[in-house]
Amino acid sequence: MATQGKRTRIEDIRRVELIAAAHRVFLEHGLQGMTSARICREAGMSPGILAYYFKGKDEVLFGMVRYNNRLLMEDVIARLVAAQTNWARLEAVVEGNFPAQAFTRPIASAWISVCAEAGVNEQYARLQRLFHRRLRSNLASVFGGMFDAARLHEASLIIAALLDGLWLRKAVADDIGRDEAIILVFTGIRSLVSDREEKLLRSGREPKRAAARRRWQ
Amino acid sequence: MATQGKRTRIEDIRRVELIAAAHRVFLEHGLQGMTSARICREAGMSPGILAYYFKGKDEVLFGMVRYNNRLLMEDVIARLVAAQTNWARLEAVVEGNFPAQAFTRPIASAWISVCAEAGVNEQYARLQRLFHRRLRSNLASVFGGMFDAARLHEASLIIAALLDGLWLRKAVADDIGRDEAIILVFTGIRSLVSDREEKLLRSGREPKRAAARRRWQ
DNA sequence: TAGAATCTTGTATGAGCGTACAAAAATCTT
DNA sequence: AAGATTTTTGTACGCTCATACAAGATTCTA
Repeated sequence: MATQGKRTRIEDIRRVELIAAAHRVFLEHGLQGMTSARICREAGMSPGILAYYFKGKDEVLFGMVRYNNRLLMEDVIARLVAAQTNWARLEAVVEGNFPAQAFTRPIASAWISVCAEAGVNEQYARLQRLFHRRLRSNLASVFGGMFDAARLHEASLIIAALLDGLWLRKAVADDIGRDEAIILVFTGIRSLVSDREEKLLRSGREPKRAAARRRWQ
Repeated sequence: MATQGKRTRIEDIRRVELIAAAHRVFLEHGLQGMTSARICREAGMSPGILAYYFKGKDEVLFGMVRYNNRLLMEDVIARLVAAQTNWARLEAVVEGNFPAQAFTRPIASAWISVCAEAGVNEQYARLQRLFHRRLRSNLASVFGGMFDAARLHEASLIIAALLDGLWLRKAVADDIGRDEAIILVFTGIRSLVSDREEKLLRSGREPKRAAARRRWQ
């Protein structure tokens, strides 16, 4: 009881190491290939160590997904903070959904396997819904002053579907590069907004809402 | 050798029965839950029967995916044949991608799990690419006379991504119905084509290409 | 109907996996 | 430094599943 401080530190270190290792294994081998033994080997530890620091594999899994989402989000937040116009914020959100070195087939495939699991496991589904809500909130902060609720809803769903669909395509066919994907999304977005609206978004004269930045960090 | 005729018939019957059973199990339990034992039980046969009629589980799996794709395609083809205008053909293609009773969470989830597998297994990837090429070909037959190659490519990718993304969304969040999904796709499509082009598509005065119908049945 | 070919059953085998655990090693406490 | 506590290791158990196979049931043939 008195040694709680030290104990917690080591425990947290190991947990983070193992989750990071799990993340690397996940990106390389997918959800299927993410076996306990492989995670421990990747972390340079003994096979039984997982059971000591985690209640079960699920805990590692959820930790890993949270870890992954946090990495993605940090990137988006950094870009959002730097953005001056709503259009720049839009670019931040879209490009943040295609991390520079991460738009590869194995990673796309891994990500899709999480979505497949979410269809069955309600815990995963919650994490994914959280992710969707963030995207939606970010888009709302860009389009908020311009679209009414219905059109915002519609546009958010379409853009989100476009992003997800391109990741899925990457996993299945791998016939598309990161830059091309981003261009396609913006082709879609530009066709959804009028020229006048696009001009307004680029002007930077909209009230800058800090909501997207504040809420999720 | 002399009894080849009879033997082949029974064998084909059982194979079809088993593949249909596999399909039902797949739709209900996903790729993970599609176990040999469950397939046989669903078909009302003994657990060992799979090994008699198939080399391995993979053969059943590929057969099942082909079976599923054929079902989907037949629906699209029937609608394509009945269509009189290019716009009607477009509706056939889009609505064919959201079969009436099939846009449900478990089915979406099952379909996504196949895509996840395709990211790892090259055989699945081929089947999915075939599927994408069909969609692309169908869209080409609609937009062919109107778009140049580059714009056709772009539009096909965007529409395909939109379709896939909505299925993925269905699997993960299940916050969208079939009619809503179709409306969203058409909102996307209408924003991609000009009013003048939409009018042209609806007019039915384009040359009707039989290619899409002929090639895939 | 007897025998042969085909089909079906039920079970056994072995691999891969998550998890539990006893023992060993390392670290901390006094 | 000796003992207590925490951390790590390696292994073993139990489970699920695909696959193989021997034995039984059915259908065909002559």
